[in-house]
Amino acid sequence: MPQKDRHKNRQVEIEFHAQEHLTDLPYNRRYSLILLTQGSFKAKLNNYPITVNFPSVICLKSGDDFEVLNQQNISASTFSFDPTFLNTVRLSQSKDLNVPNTPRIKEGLSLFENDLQHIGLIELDTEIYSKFLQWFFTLGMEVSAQSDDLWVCRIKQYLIQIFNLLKQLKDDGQNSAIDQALKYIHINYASPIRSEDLTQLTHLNRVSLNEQFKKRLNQTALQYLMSYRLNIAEQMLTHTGMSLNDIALATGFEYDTYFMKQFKQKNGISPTEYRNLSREIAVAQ
DNA sequence: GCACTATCTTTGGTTGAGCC
DNA sequence: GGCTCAACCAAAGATAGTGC
Repeated sequence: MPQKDRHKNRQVEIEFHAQEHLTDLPYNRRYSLILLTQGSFKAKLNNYPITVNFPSVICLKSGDDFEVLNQQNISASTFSFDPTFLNTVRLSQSKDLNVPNTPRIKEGLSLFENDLQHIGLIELDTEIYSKFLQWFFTLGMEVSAQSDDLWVCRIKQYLIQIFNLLKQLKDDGQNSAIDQALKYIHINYASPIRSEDLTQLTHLNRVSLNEQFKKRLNQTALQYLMSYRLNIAEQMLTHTGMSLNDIALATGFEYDTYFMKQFKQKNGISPTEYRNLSREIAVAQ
């Protein structure tokens, strides 16, 4: 059942299941993120046999052919949403239910496209699992508590973070020093990260670390961190109504002033101008 | 209170020399 | 060739202040 937003008198097309039994998946007209928190199971997804072991995330959408064949001591949580939930509508259009070309959270739906390269299953390691556990716990709390009128905003913020990390996990897969550093950045970008943290992690000195980063990404480690943070911030500006200070804090900037300075340097416009423009452009297309 | 600018301090990037 | 170290300078980070 969709959530009734008690602050804005509207239906929000999302659900959170703390105890997922896997029997009714996929849910009708829903995309679902399933976090396996215990056990393992074998299943068929669109006729493709998969083995899912804790800890993993499964991305399922309405229309997928999903059948659990056998399971052992499983425990899972699910966050489900109608794909239109990823759309962001300007306030002036919020009463128009059929607004075409609204901006949509970038990495969202591509995770649910199943093909030979990607079967909707993303395995986690223990470090990343603890991050997902924290996000899912918070999603569940936000859905049930609706503590203020920004609760939908915050859910979109967590979805942006979850989608970006899942996309990185889907694309990565090696375990070189740079891969370790990238993984560290993708998990911890919301906290302060210093060059020293990455050199200790990779056992490289500053010069070697940056040389290897430049070979692979054409950026130094901290330049990559900055562009990753600003990329997440851009999505939050477009898809949430969070204040600049909240976005700055959520993306690892200790000061909103520094965030704005970096943002303007990268994009040539202020965050507020970007927020307005990105929504206008998408609607005009 | 929020968004933004100016300025000062600290940290990181680059480069050349040298070691293994 | 791959790495470390040291020095210099630019960029990032922190703080104070302004305007709305």
